[in-house]
Amino acid sequence: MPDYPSPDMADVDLVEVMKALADPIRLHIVRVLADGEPKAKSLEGWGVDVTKSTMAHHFRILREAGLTHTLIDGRRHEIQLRRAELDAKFPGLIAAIVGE
Amino acid sequence: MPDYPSPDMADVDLVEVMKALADPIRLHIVRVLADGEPKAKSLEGWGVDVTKSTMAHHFRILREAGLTHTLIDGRRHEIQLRRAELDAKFPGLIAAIVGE
DNA sequence: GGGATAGTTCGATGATTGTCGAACTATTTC
DNA sequence: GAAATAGTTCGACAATCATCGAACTATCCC
Repeated sequence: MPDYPSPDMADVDLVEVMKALADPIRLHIVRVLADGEPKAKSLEGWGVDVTKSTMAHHFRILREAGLTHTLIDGRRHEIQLRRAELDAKFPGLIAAIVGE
Repeated sequence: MPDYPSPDMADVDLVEVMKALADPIRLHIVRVLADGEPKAKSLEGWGVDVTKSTMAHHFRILREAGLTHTLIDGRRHEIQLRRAELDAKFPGLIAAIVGE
């Protein structure tokens, strides 16, 4: 059983968050996740034309920066924006980049 | 008379803005400029320990991303955050990263 | 167990980035 | 005009990054 740890929100750094958001694919992912509901990582539905390994890379960057959690259900993974925690730590940030 | 053009706000791209903000020195500069008042580029006062050429590089990135204007007064340059325009185009973004 | 499916990790590659010192441009002052 | 001042531009360098294909791990299903 693999483990995909997200950092404590107390350790999340705004510069790292900004780096994670400074990429068109990751910004798109965050927008799709903006409602805070978990979404499957499976390729169909993201609408970006990159390989599985590239998507895995972007998911990892988002998670390690503290933006997302990974939920494991068998061989299916879901990704979830840590919306409430992020809103508490950086008020208005997600809303601003999502465009409300 | 050198010219330091800033892009039209209509052409400013959020991904480029995020890239510009995804650096500790540039984030610091933007925070210092947050009130929208122009500040001298001269090294004293920024409180960052890098060379003049590195600062010139960061000022250029901020300007080309559309975040700042450069004001020229003789051999003195001032830099100004385009606060009102940015607030209109990306509501809440500057406030969020400045930590209002 | 064997095959299929979902996703990660590894190594490589080319592009971009932050930094510096040196040279350069423009302006002010003597 | 010469010297000093403020800032930019130009290589160069090391580090980081986005991307890919191949190999790998883990799970589900027959």
